[in-house]
Amino acid sequence: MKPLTLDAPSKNAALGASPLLQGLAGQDLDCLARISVARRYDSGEMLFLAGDEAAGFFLVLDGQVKVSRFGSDGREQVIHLLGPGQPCGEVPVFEGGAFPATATALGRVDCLFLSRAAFLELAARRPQILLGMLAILSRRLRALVDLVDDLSLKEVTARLARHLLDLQREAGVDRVELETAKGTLASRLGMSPETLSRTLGKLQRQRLISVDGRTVRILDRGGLEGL
Amino acid sequence: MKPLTLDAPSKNAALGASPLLQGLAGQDLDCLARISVARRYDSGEMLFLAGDEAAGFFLVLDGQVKVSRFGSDGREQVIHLLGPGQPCGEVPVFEGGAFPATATALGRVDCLFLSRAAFLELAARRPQILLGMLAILSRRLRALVDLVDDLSLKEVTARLARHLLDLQREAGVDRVELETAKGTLASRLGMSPETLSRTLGKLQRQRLISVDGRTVRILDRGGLEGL
DNA sequence: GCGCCGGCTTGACCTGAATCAAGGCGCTCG
DNA sequence: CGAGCGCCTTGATTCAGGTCAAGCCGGCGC
Repeated sequence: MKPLTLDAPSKNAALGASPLLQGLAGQDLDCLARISVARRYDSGEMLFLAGDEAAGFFLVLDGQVKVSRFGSDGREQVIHLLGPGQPCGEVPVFEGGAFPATATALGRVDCLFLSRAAFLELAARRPQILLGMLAILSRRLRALVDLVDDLSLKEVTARLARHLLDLQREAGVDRVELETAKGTLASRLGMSPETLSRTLGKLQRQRLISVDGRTVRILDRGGLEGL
Repeated sequence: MKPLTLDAPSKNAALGASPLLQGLAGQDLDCLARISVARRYDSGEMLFLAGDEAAGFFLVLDGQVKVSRFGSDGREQVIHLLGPGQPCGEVPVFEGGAFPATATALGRVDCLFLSRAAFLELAARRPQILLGMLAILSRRLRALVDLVDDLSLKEVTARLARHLLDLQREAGVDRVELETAKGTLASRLGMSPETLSRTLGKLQRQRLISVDGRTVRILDRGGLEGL
């Protein structure tokens, strides 16, 4: 981790771009910009470990952060993938205690650190950001319910199909790009890399998709939905 | 579902007992009591189904509510078990859209229904309840991360052991009572009833616990922690 | 009392996915 | 250019836990 110096305008712009802080007045952003600290992490560096005491939370400005848990045997389950504008490690701000999971930089990541106290102080003056935070936590809750559903009630083929359809819905086109390395995707879907590889192969043989590196083309959307 | 008539004082007391609304002034509780609707559900009745459009959320006053998802084959995964004072179905209040899961009454349940608009109107006047809500969502997020961790990274024996230790920590004594039927517990832990039965038997044979109906006695806490 | 029903247990079997092991392909770096 | 290293694929094997199928037990209505 390196401290990172951002000039006030760019910090301000970065803050304003977050859905969390949208609708905040310029002077509030200025205030936030003053009390936040910019940091840069290199690929693979950890922002925090599950169990660390939390003094505040992070706001991702640039890059991608992986939030995951590790089993006693080293196996990993990815919980969230966070991009620019997303808060990271916010749970202990409202509930106290430690971070529930570990956050790792995937590639270079720039972010802001906001102390718990500073954020709560701002929230007391501008309660609407609490609504923004509630919306974000709600979305995460929904995503986690889907993940639990996947892990417990669906077989791997269905999980993968759903994920591909999700990506396609976001992208809008039939040619989608996997947002991470296949190994990471496997861990996000709760399967081994070998199984992911085999399952992609199977779907390809069934003419439902075609795979080229990290690019996947959806050939038969209906067929995928049938799983 | 039956409409339920509560006199103002008891409704008021019920509201005040929720951690969500703690610290609210008497007049705010009065206001809430006026805008909320009390309802009673019989065992097995559903408060809402996953996918239903949400006009508001529920506050459990008495009894226990099971929040779960069902797989296409009918298998069930319990997401939360909610007792008195807990809000239920609150996610769509902040994010819009439908309920993410299905809520079922386990035994007779009394609750209040609060419309989205009424709650948000109150929140605008008393932002501290947003902090209360954030704390509750944070706790649920933490619980869900633990559930994902269990399902993906732990084997069934470890899940069961952890659950028993959780119960014991809450109860404080070595003799703990399962809060639901064993079938429901199995579904909560993401395993089949048969497997739960076998695993309880195994732990018993290892002299780590002893089971009598719904009562479990922890014999070797260290041994359980080792899993 | 007797039969029935729902919830639990037990046993036999099956299968989906993990694991282990061995390459292959495409990098970057010396 | 070739060595070495990540990352991915492919094949063989294993195993945890699900499914299916019987019984068992306790409560409850008749």
